[in-house]
Amino acid sequence: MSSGVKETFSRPAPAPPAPAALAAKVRTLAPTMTRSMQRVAETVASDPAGCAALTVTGLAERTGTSEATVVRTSRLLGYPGYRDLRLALAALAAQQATGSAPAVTADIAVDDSLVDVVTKLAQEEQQCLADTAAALDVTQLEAAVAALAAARRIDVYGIGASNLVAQDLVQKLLRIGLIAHAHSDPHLAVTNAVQMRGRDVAIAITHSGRTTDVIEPLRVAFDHGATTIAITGRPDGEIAAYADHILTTSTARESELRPAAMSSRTSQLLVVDCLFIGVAQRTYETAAPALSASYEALAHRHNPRH
Amino acid sequence: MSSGVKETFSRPAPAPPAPAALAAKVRTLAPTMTRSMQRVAETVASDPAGCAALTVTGLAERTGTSEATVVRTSRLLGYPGYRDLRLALAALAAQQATGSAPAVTADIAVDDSLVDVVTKLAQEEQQCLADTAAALDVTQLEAAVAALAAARRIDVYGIGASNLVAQDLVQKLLRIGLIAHAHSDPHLAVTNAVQMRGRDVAIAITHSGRTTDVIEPLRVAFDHGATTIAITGRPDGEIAAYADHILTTSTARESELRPAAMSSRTSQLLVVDCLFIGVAQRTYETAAPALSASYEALAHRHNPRH
DNA sequence: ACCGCGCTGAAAATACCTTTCAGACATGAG
DNA sequence: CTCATGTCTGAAAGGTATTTTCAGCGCGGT
Repeated sequence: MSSGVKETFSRPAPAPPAPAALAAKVRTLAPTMTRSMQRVAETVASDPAGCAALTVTGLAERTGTSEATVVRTSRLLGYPGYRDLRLALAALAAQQATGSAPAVTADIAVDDSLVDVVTKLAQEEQQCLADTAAALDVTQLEAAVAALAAARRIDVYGIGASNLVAQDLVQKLLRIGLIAHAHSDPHLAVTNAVQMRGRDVAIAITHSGRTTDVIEPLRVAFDHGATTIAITGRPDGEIAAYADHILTTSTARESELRPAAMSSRTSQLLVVDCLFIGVAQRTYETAAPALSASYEALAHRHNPRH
Repeated sequence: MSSGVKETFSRPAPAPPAPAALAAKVRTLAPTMTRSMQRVAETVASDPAGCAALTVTGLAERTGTSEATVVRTSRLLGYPGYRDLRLALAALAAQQATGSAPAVTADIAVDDSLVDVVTKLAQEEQQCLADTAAALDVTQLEAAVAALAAARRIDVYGIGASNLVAQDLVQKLLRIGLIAHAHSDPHLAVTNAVQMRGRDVAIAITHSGRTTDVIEPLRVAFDHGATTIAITGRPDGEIAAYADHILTTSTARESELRPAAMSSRTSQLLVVDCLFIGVAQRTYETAAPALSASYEALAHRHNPRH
């Protein structure tokens, strides 16, 4: 490849294959180029993405030139051949696509395409997670985890969307061998709260911090001497009065199609997961085998085929 | 290119060549792959930039396999051949370089501090959301949304952690005036599935794609002519046989303290939210007033003080 | 008009990618 | 234990895409 050279007019290779400054390079070198090469360079610079999809032959046709010219142009632009120019083109296109999509999360609108919906939703939730993590008070979390790890029994109150979060937490705690219950019926919740004692822990989950049906049982548990934890978006809300530890969830931007009650879920789940992992760490001796055990047990519920 | 087929085991091309969600795709498809293909996929996912510089032969050597295997892997990942995978790799590398956020999330360990736990968890979930959004097949989503918007009645099957997601979806659909039920009892689910007819929609949620208790009712609904939707992390799983539309959730990196079954939740919820918003958009005339109405109704359950 | 020079694309040569195929290996049945 | 069956795998054959070669052509100078 290196002996029989003829048109391999290798400039002393001063230019390492440029990454993104392609347009600039095209402009710089344009005067050096012959007419057909300019056509190629021009095309390539103006539509990297489109050209990345073409073979030499394709690009030659599109520019009304020949394969040879395309290769020559590639060389001039600093690449060993068209193959490499093409790769660089793909890279460039990707960069442009990424860069040009800051997609400052506008509200999700009624006439958004589904692609937009997916993108926006994912971005909003990511933002929500970042906010929650940043705002979470680790001291409070630490205290809550300690209480849970030492708890004799754990009751979790949540209603509506928050009830699902409560169930999620309970499912997890059960998996590591703790005694936990989720309550959505306010009456039963209160009835149970009356039974709570010193080492027991009660957790209330409410975004608004004003959900009476959830505050009530927490208050009762609090009055009976249990350790109480509130997971809420309003740490100054009424519920704060009855909570030993407060874990604040972040309030995501809401929109008409996605009310606050709905978007608080992500934040609550993150908090709940942190609680769980914290507890699992501190009870590792018993938690680890329990986790494996539940995994094993579940395996039998799967169809073994495949 | 498309006539002489033998090993051209073309799956119905459900996957448009993924752009950036390659790592996620590798994880999703890993179980499907043979050992040597896994080696290739692994290498490619962990060093896109490096691999983009290699030819088939080069990559085959580097992974200690053959060219054939490399091509096979490319196909499985959704590209027509290695050439295209290579282009995608270059694009991916460029994006990563730009994003500059290597953010190599290490596994959550037993002795991590709570601060670390919070940070890592949040990052993992964010990654999971991004992966899911990138890998979601909008065509399938579109079809699923259309079916839901026109449904006479909607049944959702989910067990364990997936049941919470099912409930979440049902709660939301109810809010915009649709008729939806979540089933966790397999017997009742099947009993109900028998009633399903043409315009009805059945949705099964299972991460593994092998949960018999969830597959059964979906199959029954399918056999009775209902439109069926599967939300699963294994689009090639057994459940695929009975699903008209498949929505793929991404498999997050799992660790001992956070098994796959647990971390799939985030991904599932995003998909469910997208479904919901899509349906809400398409039934806006009735959905909007219904949403406000439920908001109003709930306000009365809050303590008015504050 | 004629000459020389370098641009240009068709076609040959090569490199790269894809497909085929037969042997190696695993798996389950008898 | 042995065989039958099916899957995985890489070597090599078969195609494409890229690169190189080379003869023709247009253009400016004399």
